[in-house]
Amino acid sequence: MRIGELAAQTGMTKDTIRFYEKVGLVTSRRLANGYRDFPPEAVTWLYYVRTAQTLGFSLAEIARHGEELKDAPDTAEALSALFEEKIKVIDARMAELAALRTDLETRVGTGCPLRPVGRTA
Amino acid sequence: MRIGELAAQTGMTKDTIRFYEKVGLVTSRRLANGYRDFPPEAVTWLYYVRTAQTLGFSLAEIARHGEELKDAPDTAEALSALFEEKIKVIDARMAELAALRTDLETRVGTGCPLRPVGRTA
DNA sequence: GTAAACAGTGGAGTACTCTCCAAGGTCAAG
DNA sequence: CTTGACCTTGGAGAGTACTCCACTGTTTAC
Repeated sequence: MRIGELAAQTGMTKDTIRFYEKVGLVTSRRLANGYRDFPPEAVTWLYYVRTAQTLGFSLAEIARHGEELKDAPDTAEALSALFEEKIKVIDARMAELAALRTDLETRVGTGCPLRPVGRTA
Repeated sequence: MRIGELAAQTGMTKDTIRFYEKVGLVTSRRLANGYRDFPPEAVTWLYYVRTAQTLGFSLAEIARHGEELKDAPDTAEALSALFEEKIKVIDARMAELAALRTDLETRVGTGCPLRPVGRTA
């Protein structure tokens, strides 16, 4: 798939995709004429990138995820370990959010939200 | 409270706090000698800033939140609304994380992590 | 009165993540 | 064989969020 189609399917601009390629976030082979040729999985991968990004991962981190996935031998074990690691990260993020949520909830209805919970002065 | 103490209590650097003041994220009055004097609520407010930031709000947006809070009469209503809004953001993020987690979990043990779940080709 | 610890300013620099040219090559249709 | 849609590269510019620096002033302690 050429860059235009990938852009259309992911909602990203061509420039963004080229930039992502430059920082190692996606890879492509080249056609005889020099055009980039992306595999169909690139669409899924770029969606994953977007998701990971909104979860607070930097492009560098996401690129590293991709590398790890590529480097891992095709043993289910290695991949499982990798995913479980990511799931841990996710769980940690979720715990963080849960704590924030509790904190905010505690403050809802208090008249003094910009002060620590439990202190009125 | 002077900037050094505020920095110590929030874990931010003085430079960051000065930067935040420049962009309207915190305000201070000045002592006779020109030193900034922050109210004690600044501590809580800066924690709030951090929180909102981890939720994906830009400093500009957070500053706007602050403005709204200042403008709003001291009704607990307006404040509760703001927090509830943020809780919604948190819930959305958590749902996203949960989805990603499930997705990853589903892929654990598969040999094809960069392709859509359920597709092997 | 001098040193140390604090404060101030202005401005430069950095890292990240794009975003937008300009100048040019490729290809299919008419 | 020209037009238009597509692609290429390199590099400049932009927005966000800091971070650091040099130089200077203030306060506190000895």
